[in-house]
Amino acid sequence: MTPDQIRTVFMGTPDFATATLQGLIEKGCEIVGVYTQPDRPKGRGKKLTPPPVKELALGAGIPVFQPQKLRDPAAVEELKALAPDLIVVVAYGQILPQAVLDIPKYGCINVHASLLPKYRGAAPINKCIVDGETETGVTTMLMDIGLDTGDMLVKKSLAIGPDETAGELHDRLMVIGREAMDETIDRICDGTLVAEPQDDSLSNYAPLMKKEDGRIDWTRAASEVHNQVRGLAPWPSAFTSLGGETLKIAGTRPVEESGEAGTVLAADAKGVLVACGDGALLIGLLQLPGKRMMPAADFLRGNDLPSGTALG
RNA sequence: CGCGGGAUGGAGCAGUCUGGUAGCUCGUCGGGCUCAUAACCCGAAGGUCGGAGGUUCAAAUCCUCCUCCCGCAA
Repeated sequence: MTPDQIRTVFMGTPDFATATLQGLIEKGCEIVGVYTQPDRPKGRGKKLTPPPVKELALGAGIPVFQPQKLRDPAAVEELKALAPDLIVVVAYGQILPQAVLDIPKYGCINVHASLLPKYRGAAPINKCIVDGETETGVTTMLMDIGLDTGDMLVKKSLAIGPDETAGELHDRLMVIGREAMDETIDRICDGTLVAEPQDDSLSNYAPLMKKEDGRIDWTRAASEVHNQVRGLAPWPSAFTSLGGETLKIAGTRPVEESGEAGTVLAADAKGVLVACGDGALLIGLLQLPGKRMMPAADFLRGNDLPSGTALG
């Protein structure tokens, strides 16, 4: 069997999903429809913005479906009418009800950005960096009704750099996610796909990141704050406050210094050194509201930040 | 019409309310001091004040429209 003999429906929404969809297209899969979240008001002007996956699908001439709720019987019927043999899901943003899972004979296969069973849930990329993990990856799985609990199919791993940000890791995982799905489909075609159940006792969850998760607690260890900063970069981004204003920070590096947690120890072209509960953090990039993120050297030309200044 | 901040020599900012020859810190270049220096001293170059109109004797500054950047909220 070849990919063009499998009627495939793709479900995905953000940028991360576009790589896999692009892979399916180039692979020659018979893509009979693309499901993505409805256009949403986005950005400053609350302009109605189509999801990245929608733009890619339309450009490729694939029919796009954007049901408000996939749970609705009408939406299920519409999907059923496409008669998919396989549904590929990547960061779609909606739970697939059992009625949908039952439709394709090869099942619903999901690409998840972690090495399952670890980091099930919405924000695996951010969470694994915040936790200081040194390795992560992607896993394809045969979806079941649970949240990222399906049997595992293909797994690919990679090492996380000590200063790597969530944004950088996202881009790398996006690529191997596509590769994992490519391999998964190859195995469906030649009949060598093996499903391995997850060991629930080893699982943990990465809930959706909230803005408030970015607030820095300077009494924590410098290494932990560093992980938080890069795990939330570039979004939702780590922040503290300076004189009542929100100060976003990035480009950090833990160093061996000590002082009262949350106070500025030094500020020069190398960065702004802030004491933590254990060690200190050298901040290379800072951003005040209305301004752009800028190197510490630039920031200091227009902002006084004397030693002893309290942050947070 | 979601709320709001911003665009001023290479960089970061002040000046805008109360129109009247464009300023600060840093950088750059030249010179000096010094064993030496990212330190210090002296000097210089460099700006259509985001763009287009308008008001005025006179606009960075007041009015209108436009472009771009950003914070909040989603």
